[in-house]
Amino acid sequence: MSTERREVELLEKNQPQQQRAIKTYESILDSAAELLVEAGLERISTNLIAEKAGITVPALYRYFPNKYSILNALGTRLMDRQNQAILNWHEQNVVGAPAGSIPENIADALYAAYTATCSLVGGVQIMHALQAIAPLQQVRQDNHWGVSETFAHLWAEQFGIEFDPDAVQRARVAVELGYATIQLAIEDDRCEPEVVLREGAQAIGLYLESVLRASGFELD
Amino acid sequence: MSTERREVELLEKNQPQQQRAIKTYESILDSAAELLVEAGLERISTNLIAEKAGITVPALYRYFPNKYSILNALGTRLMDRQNQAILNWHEQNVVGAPAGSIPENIADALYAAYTATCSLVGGVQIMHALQAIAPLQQVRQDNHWGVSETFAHLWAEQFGIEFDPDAVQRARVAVELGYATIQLAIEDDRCEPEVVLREGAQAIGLYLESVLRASGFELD
DNA sequence: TGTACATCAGTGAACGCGCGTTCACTGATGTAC
DNA sequence: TGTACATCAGTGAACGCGCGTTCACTGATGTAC
Repeated sequence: MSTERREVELLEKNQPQQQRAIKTYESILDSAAELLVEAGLERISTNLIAEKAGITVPALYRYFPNKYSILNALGTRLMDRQNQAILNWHEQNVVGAPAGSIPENIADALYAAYTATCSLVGGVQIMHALQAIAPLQQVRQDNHWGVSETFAHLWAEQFGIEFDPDAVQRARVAVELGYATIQLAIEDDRCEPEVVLREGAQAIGLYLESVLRASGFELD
Repeated sequence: MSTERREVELLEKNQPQQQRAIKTYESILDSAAELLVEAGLERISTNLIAEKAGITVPALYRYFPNKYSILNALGTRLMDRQNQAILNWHEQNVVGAPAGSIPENIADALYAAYTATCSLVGGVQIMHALQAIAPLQQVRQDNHWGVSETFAHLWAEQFGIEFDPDAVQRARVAVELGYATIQLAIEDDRCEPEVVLREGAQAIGLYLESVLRASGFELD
């Protein structure tokens, strides 16, 4: 019984160069995403992915060393889009000057990230994989810490307060609550997504307001 | 390629009756929990569990029809303890009359559920399994809706306001944020658990206060 | 523009392994008389 | 209290299957002259 956690290679191998190779590569990712929806995380395999992509297994191994590497690629792609959605939101928000209350603005941010997640096949399943599969957890954490740090900086800038390293910790909590809200909105059929996003944003927004006040900022 | 989602039986088969059988049964659950920590969700199997429990595989099949049934038993055990911890918290809170602010009280509740989760081997891994493994998602959702409904009732009672069905939806969001906070506190090494729990409770507490105010309740 | 060659892309076939599952069976425990 | 019997608990051996992975190979694309 060898249960020791061996290292899993997540890096991709050969980069596709020719046109048809790029097509194959994309097809692998797309098929994997579809299988996450159809078969679930617990039944996905390199064999199934290759079959669905219409290629043989060794072709898949040309680009990915194992299935975790594929999930890693999907996860990175998803998180990049989510981050981009949030950065877009922030840009519009700063340029156009915050129109509504903080909770209302946070609701916009959540909605943007929610939409980005829904627009990718298997979005929520990929989020689950990032959380539950040991070799991917680090990737998710690194990404979310990155988001938190960026957010803390933008926040300090926007409100003209000095940057506090502890603010990153608080941003980390806020970010995690944001993702939890998005997940709930997507996967619980008994919930109205809009309601969940609004209420979650309310909690996060009120929290951020209280953090602002604690750092001496005056809110109207 | 058959990727259709077949139904998975989660019910247990024979209940252990004799002393030694109960020991075997418990040993299966304990070994499964340890393997979730050692090998991870992606590598656990009935073979490994039986080996670790010191029994043969058919002995395991006497009590569980498959590995999801085992994970289901672990998940139910965990959620029961978490719920019990929260009910204990509420009882003390009502009897002794809310001492601190609402966020402070919520922090106590989160801490109680956090402690309950940590006290079970593989607690956080079980939470991941409940979220990520398709056949278990329903179980988790049912449980959390149950918690939300109970919470909404207790809440109405405590503050003497009439029970609003919509309050269950809001409680659902608050509950989900609570679990997300607990997970973050347990699994992110770069966080101080106490800090995370306090900040998460702050967000949830402020949110619940705003809900109270919206329903016409006066807060001091 | 054609041909020779290098590199890129994908195939067919095979492997050893651990998985889930079931069978007929032995051994242990409890109980009726 | 002893024995016969019913039920409970666990074993040994075997199965078919899909998994991950690798090999030597063929075919496709791009490029140098």
